[in-house]
Amino acid sequence: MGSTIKDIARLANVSKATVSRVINNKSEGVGEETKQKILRIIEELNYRPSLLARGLVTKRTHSLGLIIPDITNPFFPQLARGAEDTAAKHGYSLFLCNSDNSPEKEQRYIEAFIEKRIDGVMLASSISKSAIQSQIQLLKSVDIPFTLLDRYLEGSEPETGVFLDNQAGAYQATDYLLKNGHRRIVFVAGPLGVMTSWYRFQGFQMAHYDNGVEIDYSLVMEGDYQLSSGKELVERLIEAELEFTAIFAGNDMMAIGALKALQSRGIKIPETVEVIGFDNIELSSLVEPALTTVAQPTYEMGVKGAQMLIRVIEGEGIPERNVYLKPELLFRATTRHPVG
Amino acid sequence: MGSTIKDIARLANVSKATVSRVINNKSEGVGEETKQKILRIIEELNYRPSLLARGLVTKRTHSLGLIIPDITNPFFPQLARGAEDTAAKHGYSLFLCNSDNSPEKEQRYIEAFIEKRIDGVMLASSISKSAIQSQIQLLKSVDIPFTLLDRYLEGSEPETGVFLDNQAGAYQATDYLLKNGHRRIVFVAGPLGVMTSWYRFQGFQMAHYDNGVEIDYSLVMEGDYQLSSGKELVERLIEAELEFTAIFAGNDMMAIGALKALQSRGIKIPETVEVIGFDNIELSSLVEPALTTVAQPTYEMGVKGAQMLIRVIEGEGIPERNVYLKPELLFRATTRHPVG
DNA sequence: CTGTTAGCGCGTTCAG
DNA sequence: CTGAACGCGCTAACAG
Repeated sequence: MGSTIKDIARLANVSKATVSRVINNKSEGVGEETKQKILRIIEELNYRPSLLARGLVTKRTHSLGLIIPDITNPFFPQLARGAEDTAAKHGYSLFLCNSDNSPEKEQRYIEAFIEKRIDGVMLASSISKSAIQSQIQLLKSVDIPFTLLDRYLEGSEPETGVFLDNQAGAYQATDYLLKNGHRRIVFVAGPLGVMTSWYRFQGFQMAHYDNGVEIDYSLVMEGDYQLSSGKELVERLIEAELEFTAIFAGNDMMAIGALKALQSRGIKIPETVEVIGFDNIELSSLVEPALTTVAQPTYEMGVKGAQMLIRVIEGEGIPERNVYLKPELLFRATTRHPVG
Repeated sequence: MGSTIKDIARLANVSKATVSRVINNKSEGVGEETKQKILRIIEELNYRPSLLARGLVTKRTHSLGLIIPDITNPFFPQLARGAEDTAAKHGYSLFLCNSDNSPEKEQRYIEAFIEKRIDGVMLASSISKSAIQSQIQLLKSVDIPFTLLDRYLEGSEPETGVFLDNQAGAYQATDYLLKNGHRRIVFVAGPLGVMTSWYRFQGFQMAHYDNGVEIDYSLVMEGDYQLSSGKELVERLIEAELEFTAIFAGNDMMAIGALKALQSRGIKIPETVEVIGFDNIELSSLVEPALTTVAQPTYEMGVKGAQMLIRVIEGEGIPERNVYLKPELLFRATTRHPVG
């Protein structure tokens, strides 16, 4: 315990340099027998090189950072899992940080990352555009590579990242509903400040436009991605006696909330109203009736993000700075059959 | 970018030692004006001390490790969140590792931890007793403090950790059922190799003993904590035409599986059979009918575990080596009223 | 109140 | 094929 390269050098009657060579497999240039002797002593002393000391000279810590809003939100564990798995596969460890969407917390985490000299950061947080921009600037100023996950930044130059084509996903869902005859579709949006929900809204609108259907904006409401908001908004709609025959929600949690609201009024799903969610969290398949939803390849998103990050860290070029993953409309029991 | 303590020392016309003093708030002993000057230069250069270099001398990295089986399992995000929150509060970052219950992976993670010289480890994994023992030994050999989370180790000397009193939880649930008149209670156990599920089984038995009721062991079955196993086991029971009036499951997922099996046969819950789960994952309150369950203070378990770990790291004594958290029977819609 | 010196544990020239 | 010397960025005595 606590043995250093110097200890094992002394015991092997060689210099630290030689030991360092065999540790790093630069053993071409080290006699086979001395090498074996060194290896044996390393084994005996249970010696582990200090990545701290090594990092001080190599400038590499083999640590990555991942910032997400909240691991408790069923979407992010999948993402984190994908990132962690591929990080581990490449010999990196992952610092996980929950920011609660607080720009201040994110800022502090990033500063900690910088002081720890980690090799790269994955950002899956920040609802505030200005916040993420200042974070990006900070990261750039200290030359730490980073990758955006899920939440993109519109307008400014494109940073490297992996995203879902949210607009396409919302378009598919809405288009299905429209083609199936619905004319009054409720849209329960996520917080419109978050780019992802904004794009989902865009897809909703675009599908209406392409199908030549007018949107009744009294059916469009902004929720907060929580189950309760979906429930309350739909209840309010029912009380206001607004007519509608379908609901498209900005995420699964709100869709499930909508389901509950509908069921508590005895409204039949999907006979009377069809419901579609977004995300495909595990819960969506367990709920009754099982929720039709726009599925994201969440795990893969984490994988891709980590891969990109590691590639830039290791100096291999990346094929493309922005990867857009394709969502897929997953039919279950809250919708009737696709037409045709 | 990349400025060091030497740079700012030179610019301030002082020695590195002085700079170090103000950085570490040992400024009692530094002139107010030199202090201000140094602070200003630090600000201008956007200087951040390297925790790598600092750690090399202080032997502290302010990093902790957390090993869990799978962040995708709804129980662990809560735990991780509690641990991360309190780690952050105390100025530590958290390495998160998913082991998939693989002792080999755990071993590798711990070796990485050692090389990174992290300050402490939280272990919430390892179904294998021999695996966890060798991990503990490894950690001890390099003098890294650790804390056991959730999964305990029976027999050997008690390591410091925070656990749930699983036996008490199972006892409460079973006792309620028994006191409410049930005589044929199904027990869907988790994998009996995992100590936690073993203790839940103990509680189940103990309650029967205390109530003077014989257990029909054909109603006791071992599942794997997955929803599907709960479903299949109960289906098999029904097909075998065994009589029972209540089901107690080793966790919520299996309880929900049992619910599905019952509902698909048109069996009324809780009128015909009462069902109780264990864990209180979020899903258990969203399912229909909402599941009565033995609630664990999961988040708090993460908090407590991190607190204990940090206390031993920082050399403050810990009041008790083993903390047992109390479960609580949470009545919802899959049970009738408690008697009395 | 401040500077000098000496490492922490390692990788990396450059000689030999 | 191997060793000596230096430096990574910082803290910690010990002097002054």
